[in-house]
Amino acid sequence: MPELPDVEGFRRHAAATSLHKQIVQVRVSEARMLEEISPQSLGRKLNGRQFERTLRHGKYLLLDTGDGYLVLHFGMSGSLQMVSGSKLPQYTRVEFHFAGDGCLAYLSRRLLGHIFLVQDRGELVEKKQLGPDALAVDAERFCERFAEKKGSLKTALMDQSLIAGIGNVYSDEILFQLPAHPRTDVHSLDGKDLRKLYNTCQRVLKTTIRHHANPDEMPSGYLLPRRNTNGHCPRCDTPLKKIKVGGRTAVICPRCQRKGETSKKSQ
DNA sequence: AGGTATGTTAATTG
DNA sequence: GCAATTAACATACC
Repeated sequence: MPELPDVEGFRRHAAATSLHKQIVQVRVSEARMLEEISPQSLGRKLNGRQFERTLRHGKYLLLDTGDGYLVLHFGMSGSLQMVSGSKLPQYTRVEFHFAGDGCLAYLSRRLLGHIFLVQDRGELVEKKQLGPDALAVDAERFCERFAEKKGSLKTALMDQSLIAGIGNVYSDEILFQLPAHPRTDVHSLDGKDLRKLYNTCQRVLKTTIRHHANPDEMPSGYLLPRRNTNGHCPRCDTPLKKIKVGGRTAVICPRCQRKGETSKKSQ
């Protein structure tokens, strides 16, 4: 489930397991995962080097190679796993083997992610047209950017060029916590609403990261664990409802998130 | 068996 | 010309 909190988990995993080890082999079993680089060139680039630190921008993970960054994107079904020994997890597509033992495995069930190289973060931001990272952005810039945006609030939250990192699942959680209807017109929000939106984004992202982006570990007031189960609202027990917003499925509590109401109503 | 799935992007439509 | 919608990508699951 690779949105910002998931990718942050991958980043921490990589930082804890894969730094300062000499890369001795890169195995690419699915060249389709590589963007604008061949398996051979990637191997030449990385062999003998080591990952020196990790960064994250939105849903992208960057591994510093000492000369530019390896960038990983996880699509809808990707993940990252340090493995030792020879048994690789299912859907392993690219392996970064380290001297001694161990390899960092990039998995992707549906092959929708990408791996590529950039010289710096700015190049990534430019290449993929990304807004500021949703966790790193400050309140002022966040509100400025949303104030110029039109359309539905859910679509805006998921717009990577506005703010990078939030996708379908976490936008639902943020809207539920606000609470606001996903089709709320961004234009209808005043400065106070935007400030509250910012605070809610920060709180939801930080909280879900703390709980390892794992729905089973999340606080009882969260929508996310009930999102797939035809569950009931954790606040009022009304059955949750699916609606289409901007082509994506949004899950809402039809009672707590009524259209036309903004967050100011409920305290 | 058809519809849907956590994402991005190119193509199409308005 | 731009923003909004749709299709495509590829695979698994209900």
